[in-house]
Amino acid sequence: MEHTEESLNFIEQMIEDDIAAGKHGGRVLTRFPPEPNGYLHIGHAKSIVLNFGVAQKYGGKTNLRFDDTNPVTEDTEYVESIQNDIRWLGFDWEDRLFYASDYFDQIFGFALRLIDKGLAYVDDSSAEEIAALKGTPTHEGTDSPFRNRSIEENRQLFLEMRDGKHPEGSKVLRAKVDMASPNMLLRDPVIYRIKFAHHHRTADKWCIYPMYDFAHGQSDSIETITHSLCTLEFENHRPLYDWFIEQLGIFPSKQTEFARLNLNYTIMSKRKLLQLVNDNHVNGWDDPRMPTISGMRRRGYPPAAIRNFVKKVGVARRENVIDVGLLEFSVRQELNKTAPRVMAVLDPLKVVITNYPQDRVEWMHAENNPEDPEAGHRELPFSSELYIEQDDFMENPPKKYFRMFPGGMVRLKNAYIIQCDEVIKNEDGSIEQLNCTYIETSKSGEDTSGINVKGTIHWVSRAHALKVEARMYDRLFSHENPDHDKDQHFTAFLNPESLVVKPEIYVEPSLADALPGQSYQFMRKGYFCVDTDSTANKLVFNLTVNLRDNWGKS
RNA sequence: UGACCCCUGGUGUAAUGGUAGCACUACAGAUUUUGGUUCUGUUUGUCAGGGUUCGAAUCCUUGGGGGUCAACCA
Repeated sequence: MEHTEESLNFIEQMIEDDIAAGKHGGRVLTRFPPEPNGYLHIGHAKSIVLNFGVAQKYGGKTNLRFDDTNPVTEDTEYVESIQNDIRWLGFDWEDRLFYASDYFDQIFGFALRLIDKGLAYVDDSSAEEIAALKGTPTHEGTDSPFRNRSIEENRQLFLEMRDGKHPEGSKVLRAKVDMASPNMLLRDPVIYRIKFAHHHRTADKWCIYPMYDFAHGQSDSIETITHSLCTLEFENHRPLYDWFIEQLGIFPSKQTEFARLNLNYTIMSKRKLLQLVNDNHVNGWDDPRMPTISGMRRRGYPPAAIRNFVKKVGVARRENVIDVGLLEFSVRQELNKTAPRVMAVLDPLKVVITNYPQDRVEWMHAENNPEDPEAGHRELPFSSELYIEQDDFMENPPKKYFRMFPGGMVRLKNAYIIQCDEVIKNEDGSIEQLNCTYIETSKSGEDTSGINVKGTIHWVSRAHALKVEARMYDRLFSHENPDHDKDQHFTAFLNPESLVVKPEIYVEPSLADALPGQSYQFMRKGYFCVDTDSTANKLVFNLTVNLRDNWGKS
C-alpha cells in the first residue's frame, strides 16, 4: 500500500521545529480563548479545530479560557453556549476550564511590578486627550503630561483606583513604552481602566479591569501556554505581547497568527450577528440561517462535516474567502454516508392508479441507505392513490426530460412502473390529478416486465402520508459580500427568500417517530432534519442542504 | 504619506532552490430503481519587471495590488 505524506501547514511545521529543538521539553499546550460576549460561529470552529487538533496531533493539551476582562459586554449565557458548542464539535478540555478573571489578582500584581520598574504610570488625561496625543500612524505621538510621575505616586494612585477612590474615566494605567513607535500599539497602551461594573464571575470585587493586551498574554504565561494561536489582526500586538513577557520576566508563550475564516454570502462579525438577532432579521442566535455553531447544529450540519470542512480549508497567513459551496459539499459528504433515505413530497400532485384495487395496500421493501448496508430496510405502504412531486410531471416536456408526461412511463421508487393515461384539470387550467395504470409485473425486486424506463421518481401513499411542516432555507444574503457597499448597510442585502415555510408537505409514515436533531435524506430533494419546534401533533423539518442537481444545467 | 503582513487556476491550499500538485467548482462521459452517490476525463494558475543561480513559485531588488493598526473592545 502506498501511503502519501500529508503536507504540514505552517503552524504544524513550526511546532515540529520547536519539538525537534527541544523547546519547552517538547511540550505542546494551546488554548482556545473566546470572549463570552456572543455565540460561537464557523470562524471560531476553525480556531477550535486548529488549537485542539494541533495539540492532539503532537501529544499536547488544550485549555478552554474565557477572556472575560470586559464585564460590560459579557454574560454567563454565552459562557454556557460556548461550552456546549465546543463539546458538540467533539472537543474536550477535560479539567482545564479557566477564566482570565481567575487571574485578576496576579495581573494586578504584574501591574504593580511594572510600576515599580518605572514602566507604567497613571494618566489623568481623558480618553479624548489620550487619543489626541497618540498621533497618527504617520506622525509620532506626544508624551502625556503625567508620563513622568514618580513611582511612589503611581503606586499610590493605582491603589486608589483599585479601591474605588476615582470615578470611571478619570484615570487609567498606561505602560510606558514608546510614544514615537511606528506601531501605534506601543505608544503607551492603556493597560487598566476603571469600570464600576458587575462582573459575571468576580461580582463587585474589582472596579478596575485589565485591557486585552495586559490580560491575554499574561493569562497565556500563567497557564504556560507554549503556542498561542490567534488571528491576523493581532499581528501588530505581538511586539507588545513580547515586551510584557520580557519586562515582567514571565513564561515566554509565543504568539503566532493565522488568517481567519471568511465565508461568502454571510457575515462573521459578532457585532453584526448580534444585530441580526436584536433586530429580528433572524429568529435568535440558533436560527438555521446563522453561521453560528448553534445555527448550523439546528440546520442539521453534522459536527464531523464542520470539522472536515475546516480541515479542507487549511491554515495559512493570507486573507481568504471560502466558497460556502465547500461547506455544503462537506455536509453532503457526511450526510450521504449517514442519513437514512425516506420519501417526501414537497409540492404534491395527486396520482390515481386506475387499475389498482382501491382497497388494496401493499407494503414495499425499501432500502434505508444504499451507502450503508448496515442501515437495513423498512416497509412502505403503496396504494391506488398517491402523491408525486409537481415538477416530476410535465405536459410538454423538453427533449431530455425523463420523468412523467402524458403517455410516458416512469418507475415509482421501490414500487411499480406506471404509465400516465390522462391529465385531469381544474377549471382554471391547473392540473388536478393524473390517472395512471401500473404494470403489475414490474414490482421492484421481482420485475419480469422487461420494460426499461429512464426515470425513477419518489412518491407517498395518499392515505398513509404524514403531514408535516418544512422550512426551506437558503443563504441569508443574496450578495456574496454583504459588506461590500460603503453606502448601503449589510442588511440591505438580506435574502428575502432565505426562509420559505411550507406548512404542509407529505412524508412517508415511517417518520412518525422521528426525533429532533435526526437527519434524513428526502430522496431526490435534499437533506432535512427534525427541528426542535416539532410537537407531538406536528413534525417540523429543516432543509439542511439540497441534493446536487445536474438537471437542466447544460 | 509610517510600521507590520500578504499575493500560486473561479475558490482554497501544497510544492521547504530541482516534473507546479490536491480539494471544491465548472464542463464532458460511464455506472445508477435517487438527474443523488461512485468512477473516468477536460479547461483554467505562480501579480509585473530586473537580478542571483546550471536551475526560481521559492532567494535578492524595484514596482503594483490587498490587509491590519490612531476603543478606557477583544
